[in-house]
Amino acid sequence: MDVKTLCLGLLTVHEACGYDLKKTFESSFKHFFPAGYGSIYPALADLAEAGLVSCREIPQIGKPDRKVYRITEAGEQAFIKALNRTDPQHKLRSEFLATIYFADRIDDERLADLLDARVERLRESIADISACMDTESPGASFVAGFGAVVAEAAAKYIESNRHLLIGSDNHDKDMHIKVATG
Amino acid sequence: MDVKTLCLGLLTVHEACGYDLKKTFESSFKHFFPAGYGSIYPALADLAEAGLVSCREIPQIGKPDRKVYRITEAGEQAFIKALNRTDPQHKLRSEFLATIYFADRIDDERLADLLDARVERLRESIADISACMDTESPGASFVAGFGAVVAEAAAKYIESNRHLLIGSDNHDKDMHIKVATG
DNA sequence: TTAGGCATGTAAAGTGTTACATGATTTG
DNA sequence: CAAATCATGTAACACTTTACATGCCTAA
Repeated sequence: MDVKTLCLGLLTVHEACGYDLKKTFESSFKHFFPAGYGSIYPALADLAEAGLVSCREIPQIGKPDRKVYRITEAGEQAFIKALNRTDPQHKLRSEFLATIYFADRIDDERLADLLDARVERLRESIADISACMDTESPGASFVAGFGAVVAEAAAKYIESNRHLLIGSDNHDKDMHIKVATG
Repeated sequence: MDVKTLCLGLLTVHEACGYDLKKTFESSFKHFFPAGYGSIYPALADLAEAGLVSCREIPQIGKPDRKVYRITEAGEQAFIKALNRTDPQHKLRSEFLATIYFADRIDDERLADLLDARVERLRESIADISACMDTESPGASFVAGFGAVVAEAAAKYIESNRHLLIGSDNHDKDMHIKVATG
């Protein structure tokens, strides 16, 4: 499941141009599958070349022609097949956590900034997600809810456990990780 | 913060060979920063070439020479600098969520398998993490706790909300996402 | 008048993944 | 006897990211 397949999936819903798809990625996939123009445009070109989508060019004034892509029958089948490929991955790559792992080498001010910034981002993404829930398909809602719940858990954890990293209690071996349950 | 920097960081703790580092990646970074030999060995070679680590070759019988890497003064400085680079990323790339987004195109059996498999993996990683907690630095414990809490939240969410995707209630607009609080 | 939105793409660089290639020793 | 562990790496491939390149229209 790469950007190409995801574009194909979005085109099963509506026809769209690359610019439109980028907006959909921003609003719906941002928190678990980011993609930029540099991925989307080549993906669309590949899909067209493979015959999985067709392209209709709409002339415009003062702008490049709008290339509207529509999925083909072959594209629908290819997408269903992709959806049934075994073992879809779920990968986190966190420079943030990698950095925090070495917290004892970072001064408190920097550490506080890192944690605050992360919590702020998490709260932002919760707000983003809440704004687009309820309106869409069951799958979209489920995925949005997942993002919100996980982000909330992450934010709470950081807030509840930051004292383990910052301040003079760093070396108190009796302190426990707080695993908030509510 | 790439694999190279992370290797450098691990070498600030102990000297190690590529094989050792791979094991550390497996035990400590697996859930947020996976890396294979194909990343680690070239990273080590690059670090050595840049003078950030030194390498001592220990002859062995029946095995390739063990190349033990040790961080240099320049390496220590480079690592501290890397730790202070602004804005460490935190990126999720989930084919799983992308697939679930299109749940209405997937049959119930397949969907159930996908959700079950994901929950199982999450529980596995919680177990992995629990096994290695408490023993290490505050940073390592914090990061492990983070992983456990987030995985737990994800697993609970999937279990509490799977009914939204599977079964005849799919189209009942009155059903609500359950955001479990305990 | 300035920022943001609309609309397209390419090219190069960076990174990681996967498969390949080797081979003795130890454990079950 | 088979599988896992120890131990090294390379090469090809895939994929994404970032920067570059263009340019009008609209709203604040």
